[in-house]
Amino acid sequence: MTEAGTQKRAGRAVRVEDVAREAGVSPITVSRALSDPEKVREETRKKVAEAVAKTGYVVNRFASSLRSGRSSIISVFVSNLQNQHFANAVQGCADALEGSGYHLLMAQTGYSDRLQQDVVERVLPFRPAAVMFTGVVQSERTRAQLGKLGIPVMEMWDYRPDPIDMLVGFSNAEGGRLMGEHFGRRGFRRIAYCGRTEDRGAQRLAGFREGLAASGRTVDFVLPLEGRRTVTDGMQALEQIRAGLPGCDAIFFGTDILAVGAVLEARHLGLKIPGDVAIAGYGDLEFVKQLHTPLTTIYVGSYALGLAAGQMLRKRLRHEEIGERIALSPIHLEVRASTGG
Amino acid sequence: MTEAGTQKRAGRAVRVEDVAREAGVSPITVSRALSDPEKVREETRKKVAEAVAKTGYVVNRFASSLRSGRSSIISVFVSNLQNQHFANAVQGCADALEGSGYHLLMAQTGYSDRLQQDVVERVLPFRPAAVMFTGVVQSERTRAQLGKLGIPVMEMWDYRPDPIDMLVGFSNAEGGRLMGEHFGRRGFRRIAYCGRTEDRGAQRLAGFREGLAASGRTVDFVLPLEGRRTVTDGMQALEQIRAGLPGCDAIFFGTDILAVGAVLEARHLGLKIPGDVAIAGYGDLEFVKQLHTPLTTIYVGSYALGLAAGQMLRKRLRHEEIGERIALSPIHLEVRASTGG
DNA sequence: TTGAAAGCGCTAACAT
DNA sequence: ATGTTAGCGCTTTCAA
Repeated sequence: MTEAGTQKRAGRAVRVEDVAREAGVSPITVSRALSDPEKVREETRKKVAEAVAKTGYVVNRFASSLRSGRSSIISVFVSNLQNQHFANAVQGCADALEGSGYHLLMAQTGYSDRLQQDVVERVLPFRPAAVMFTGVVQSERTRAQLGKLGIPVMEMWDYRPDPIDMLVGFSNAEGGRLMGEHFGRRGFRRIAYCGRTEDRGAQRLAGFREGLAASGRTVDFVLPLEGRRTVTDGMQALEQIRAGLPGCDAIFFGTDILAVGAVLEARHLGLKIPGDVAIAGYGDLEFVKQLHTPLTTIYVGSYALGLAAGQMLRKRLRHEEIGERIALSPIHLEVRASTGG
Repeated sequence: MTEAGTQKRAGRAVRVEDVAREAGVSPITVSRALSDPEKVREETRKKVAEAVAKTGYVVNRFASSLRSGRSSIISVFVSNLQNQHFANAVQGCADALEGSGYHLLMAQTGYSDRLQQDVVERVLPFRPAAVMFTGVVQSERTRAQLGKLGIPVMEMWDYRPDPIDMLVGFSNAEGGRLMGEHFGRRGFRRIAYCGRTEDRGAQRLAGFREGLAASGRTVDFVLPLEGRRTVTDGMQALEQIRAGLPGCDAIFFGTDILAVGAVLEARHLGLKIPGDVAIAGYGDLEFVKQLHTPLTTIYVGSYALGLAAGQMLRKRLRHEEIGERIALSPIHLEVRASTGG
């Protein structure tokens, strides 16, 4: 009982002190050997490594972050992982940050009026090194607060000329414009839009109008659909549009899912696509090229977007030059059979 | 300069001490008012709330977790969010844990031979309250180590009779069996399986064999496809199977994606589905019912699975009775046109 | 290259 | 119902 030995009670975790004793060095040397090996002599480093292995030491990040004031947490707000685009983007972020020493903390955003509260109550307690959003932050108050945090903030998805800090987005306006120009080239005459008309929906619609205007065309009917968007909604939308705009020969849906519903319904009604009505979507979900009538749509590379955002953020966290704080991720028109490509 | 006032240097964060001074109480009272309000008088609580609002105090979770020994972090290992099933499951977990005070920390699992290292180096430093896996942990060594942590461990997806701690899975064998019985009822005679033949693939295949055996049938050809599974792989698989098993009249694919490829290729070849060849998949991806030839498949409710897992874990973290530590999430056969439903 | 002392901000344990 | 004291485990700062 004289020989002290490593008195490892089951209840107590191994600490640097234990490793230090085992290695015959001081705690701070252990700390340095683990987090900044270059500052420690090769030989000492080896002794420490052995002691770590022997004791099974695992650093306590609460203690290290508390003391150092450095957090390895990046908090990412995702509205819904069931949306494949968002899931892809988050995976892209995760991949970009792989091996960086940072960790992604998931945060939910139900509705934007709760965002501020969520940030303060659930995220700031972790003193995150950065925060990311799969979407731009709507509330000006929240934007201001985030800006004042003094940490990198990444907004994704939509384009804004004035991001809080950094932004990687798609140009919704550009997507709409591409489709408008395409509709013009195809010679459609009575044109409808269906989908969201707020936020990014508004941008798509505005771009669509602009693209159509190039060939002297207009949007003759708009069916706003702000909330949930399902295949069934798309089926019903087709009927409503045909009732609201008799002779409608082309519809641009703000979301592939709606367009898919419309395609199914059109076939059900015995309509020819695009002969009787042309249909286009937005998003290029993986399966829409595999439909009976492959869907014309706007391709949106959500994984690439997340990856780009993660990479920009990573540079920023290393204090490297990032050049532009705004980047646009590639977007393009996929012409397929549903508009008679 | 005598009157101390709240000396808020820009660099220093607000601490409990500052709130306490502002409210005219002691730091511990502030702490209690925030984390265990019932222990504090209504009036005091109000004073504290005002002081918090005035000072803009946000708790430092590193400090609180360090001191209390309680972590609010649940670490969830996801192999790939681009797989919609996994993304759905993670969203289910997140929803189930909403409002519980726990936070999901994303952890990647590249390959299982790195899992152990990832757990130790990236997760254990956060002393997580629990860990979750979208899959069962393969390595026995890692299983043993996780078991010894003394925290709740949730494995999802596959069934194992001996989970590390808790498990919510699908019975892959059951899924295969349902399909085997279905193939028997449909009277198919020359039957092939294509897909993974390891792990869950093996279970599906074993169940499939069992289901077929009920009507005296066997699997006449197996095309193992362990790695990536794309639509293109499915297209090629159809050709290989027809070459390897002439007269094959029914194929069960271990994944919808492969089955979709086979359906497309069959149509390309002018084959009748299911007249010339019946095709079934596994997973019920959202769009397979919307194909030209809707796909017979096994429905797998991945969001429901994640939700169930999150709920079970949440109970466990509250030290409530959870009854069985193993649950199976509903799975069922969706008979559609591709097998002549 | 290594070490000694101190303290990050909070809350458990023990008073009162 | 509230306060006092101490210390969670680490790393900063300063010294050698």
